[in-house]
Amino acid sequence: MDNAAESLTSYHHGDLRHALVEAGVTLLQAEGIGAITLRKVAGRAKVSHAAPYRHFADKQALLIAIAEQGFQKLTVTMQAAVNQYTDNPRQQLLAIGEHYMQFGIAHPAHLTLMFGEMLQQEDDVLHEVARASFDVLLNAVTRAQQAGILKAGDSRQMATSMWSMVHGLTVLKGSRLAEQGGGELKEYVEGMLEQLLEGLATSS
Amino acid sequence: MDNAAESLTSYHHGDLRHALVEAGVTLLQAEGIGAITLRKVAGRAKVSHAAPYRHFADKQALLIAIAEQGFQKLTVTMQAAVNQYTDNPRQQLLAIGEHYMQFGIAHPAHLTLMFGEMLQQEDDVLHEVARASFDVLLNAVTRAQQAGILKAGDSRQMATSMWSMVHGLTVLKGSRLAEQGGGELKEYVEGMLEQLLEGLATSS
DNA sequence: TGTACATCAGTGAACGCGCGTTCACTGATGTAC
DNA sequence: TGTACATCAGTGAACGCGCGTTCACTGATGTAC
Repeated sequence: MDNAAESLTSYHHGDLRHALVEAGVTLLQAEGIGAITLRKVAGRAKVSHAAPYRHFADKQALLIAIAEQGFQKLTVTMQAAVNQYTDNPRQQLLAIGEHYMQFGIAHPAHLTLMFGEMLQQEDDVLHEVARASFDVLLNAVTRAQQAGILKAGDSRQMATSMWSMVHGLTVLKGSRLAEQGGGELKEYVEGMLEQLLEGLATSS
Repeated sequence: MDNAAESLTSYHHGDLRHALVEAGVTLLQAEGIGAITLRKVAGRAKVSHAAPYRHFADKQALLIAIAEQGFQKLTVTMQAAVNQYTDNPRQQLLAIGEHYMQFGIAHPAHLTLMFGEMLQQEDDVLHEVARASFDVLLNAVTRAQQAGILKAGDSRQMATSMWSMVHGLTVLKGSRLAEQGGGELKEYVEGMLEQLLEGLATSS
C-alpha cells in the first residue's frame, strides 16, 4: 500500500532491508515493543523468517535500525518545521516543538523504543542520527540567539531545556497524567514552550 | 540483604506478593524490561515458578504492580523533597526536580516501564498512584502561587510544564544526547528548572 | 490444652507454543568470454 | 548475442530453549469445639 515501486527495483526483493524496517515500525505501532519478533517482521514483509539474516546480524540489529529510522524521520520533520519559517527563529522553535509532539503522539511506541531501550546501547551509528536530530534544534537556538530573541549563553544547554520539555510533554500527553483537554496540539505545546522561552529571553 | 523480617512474618512465605514485586524491580534494573519473566522473578524470590499465580492473575498484573511500586516510591521521594524545605516553595520545586532525576537516573528501566508501556494501559489503580505523584508537585505549585513566587493561572498546566521538563531531562541525561558534563546533578537540574521558573514568575 | 477439619500458599511435573538462530538448498541475477 | 560460471538473496526444515499457564498435590497455618 505504500511503496509503488515494489517489484520493479533491483535484486530479488528489491530492498528487503528497508522493507523489514518499515514492517517493524508498523508492528511496533500496532502491537507494541514486546510484540516485535523477527518472524513477525519477516512475515509482514512477505519473506521467510530466515531472510532477515541476509540483512541483519541478529534481532538487536533490526531493533537498532528501527530506532535509527525513527531519528531520521524526526530529523526530517523537525527540519521541515524550520523551513516553514525561514526568517523567524522564534516561530522555528515553536514549530519544532509542535512537529516533535506530532511525531511522538503518532508513534508513541517508536519514541519509547528510541529513547527507552536503544539510546542506552553503545551504537555509534544510532547516536550519530540522534545527534543529527538534536542539531536541528541546536542550530535553531543559535539563530535565535543571534537574532536577539534568546539571551546569549550556552546554546547547547538551552536546546537541552527545550528538547526535555517537549519530549516530556509528549510522553505525558500520551499518558493520562496530563489534562486531555480538547485544545489544538499547536496551541498546547506553544503555550508550554513560551513559558520557557520567556525565561530564556533577552531581558530587554 | 534488604528485608530483615524475612521468615518471621505471617504466612508461608511472609509476604510473597511484595517480594515478587521487589524481585521484579531488581531484575528490571539488572537486565532491562525485556528480561522480566514470571519464572525469573519467581526464581529470585526463591519460590517455584507457579507460586506467583497465587498473587497475580498473570504476567501483566505483575508488571502493573511493578509500575505502581515505582510511582509509590516516586511519591515518597518527591514528598521528602517538599518536607525538606517547609517554608520555601521555590526550594521545594527545585528539590522535587532534583529528587525526581535522582530516582530516574538510578532506575532508568523502571521509569521507562512506568511511562512507556504501563501508563498507556487502562488500569485505574495505576493511574491513581501516578496521580498521587503528580499531586505532590501540583500542591507545591499551588503553594508557590499563593506565596507570590509563581504567577497566578492554571496551576495544573504549570505543574505539567515542570514535570515535562524534569522528566525529559531525566531521559536525556540517561542517554548520550545531553552533555555528560561532570557537574553535580543538583546544579544541573536547578539551572534548567530556573529558566522555566523565570518564565513563570510573577512579573514584579 | 488437645483433636479434627478447612483453608489455601506454595510445589513440581507437564502442556503446547513461538521464539531466535542455523544450515543445506535453490534459483534469480550479474559477469566473463 | 549466446553460453558457462559465480554470486548471493531468499527458502524451508530443523534445532533446542525458555516462556506463560494449568493442575493435581502437599503441607503449614487458622479455626471450631
